[in-house]
Amino acid sequence: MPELPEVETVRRGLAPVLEGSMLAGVELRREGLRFPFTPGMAGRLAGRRVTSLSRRAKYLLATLDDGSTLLMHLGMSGSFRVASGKDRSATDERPGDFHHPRSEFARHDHVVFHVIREGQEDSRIIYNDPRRFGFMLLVPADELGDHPLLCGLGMEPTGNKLSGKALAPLFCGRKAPLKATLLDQRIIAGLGNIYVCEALHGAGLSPKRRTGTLVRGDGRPTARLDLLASEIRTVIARAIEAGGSSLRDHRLTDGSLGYFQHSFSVYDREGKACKRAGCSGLIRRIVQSGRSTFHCPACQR
DNA sequence: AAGTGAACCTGAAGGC
DNA sequence: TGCCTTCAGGTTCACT
Repeated sequence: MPELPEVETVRRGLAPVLEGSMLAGVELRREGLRFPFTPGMAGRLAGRRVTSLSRRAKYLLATLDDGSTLLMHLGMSGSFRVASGKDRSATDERPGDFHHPRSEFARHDHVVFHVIREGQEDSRIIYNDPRRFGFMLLVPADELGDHPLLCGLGMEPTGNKLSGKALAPLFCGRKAPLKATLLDQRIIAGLGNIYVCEALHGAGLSPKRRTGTLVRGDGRPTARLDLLASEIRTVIARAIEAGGSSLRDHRLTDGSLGYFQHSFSVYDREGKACKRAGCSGLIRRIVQSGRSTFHCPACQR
């Protein structure tokens, strides 16, 4: 599920449960996900209080009261759900596990956080990830600042940092197609395949266009680069407001669905009519560096 | 430097 | 019904 808006939606769902709470225990139900879990991770988490839950790009960071940080990534198929700690069955919200009908857990439930909070009912936060491209690493306080997964990340597309002026020096001279540049987490951190396609369509820019053509000879941004920056911010903000996009069976932490997928202009709309006012083009799917790009050849130049 | 393809892994969907 | 292929929101690495 996870581009930035989906991760931010997860953060907002988990924060009320996690922040200020104590991790009574953590169950690791396999050796690791994309990477092996940090050695001794479950034991080092037990008894810790979560100070805050934040997000950087597509990463979730749970800061603990000893200064260490649980760094989490959802990969392609990771999701969290919150369950009452009282009931024994983790499958309550996901019935139909035919393979292990007596199991307490659903298939691909890999990590369970047991959370206690004064004055409130105990709860559990369950991480499920069929493809296991996600990961969790426990990072000591003194290693977070220059952690290799975080230190190379580019600017966030939220807030007011992202502008044509900020992008111009990063885009200047680049020959790569815009699609590749926008997916590069070292430039802008948090964009993924869906929102790159959407932002390029919003700005009327071809995904195949060479990046450097959006910067003027004197190094200043063109009007089209200003527009692209604005479209990126808008599409990300709107998607966060909508609770992200729920493709396939992905759900929010409370089991509900995001609904931004209903607002897609191009993503997964191959062969359908372009939604731009006055444009009669049809959305096409092409492949760029192995990934689907959806665009309107008529109005994206 | 830039671009592609493969790898990691499972499941859903479509064609026959 | 089953078998096969293709595709999927991410990231990294090897190769041309």
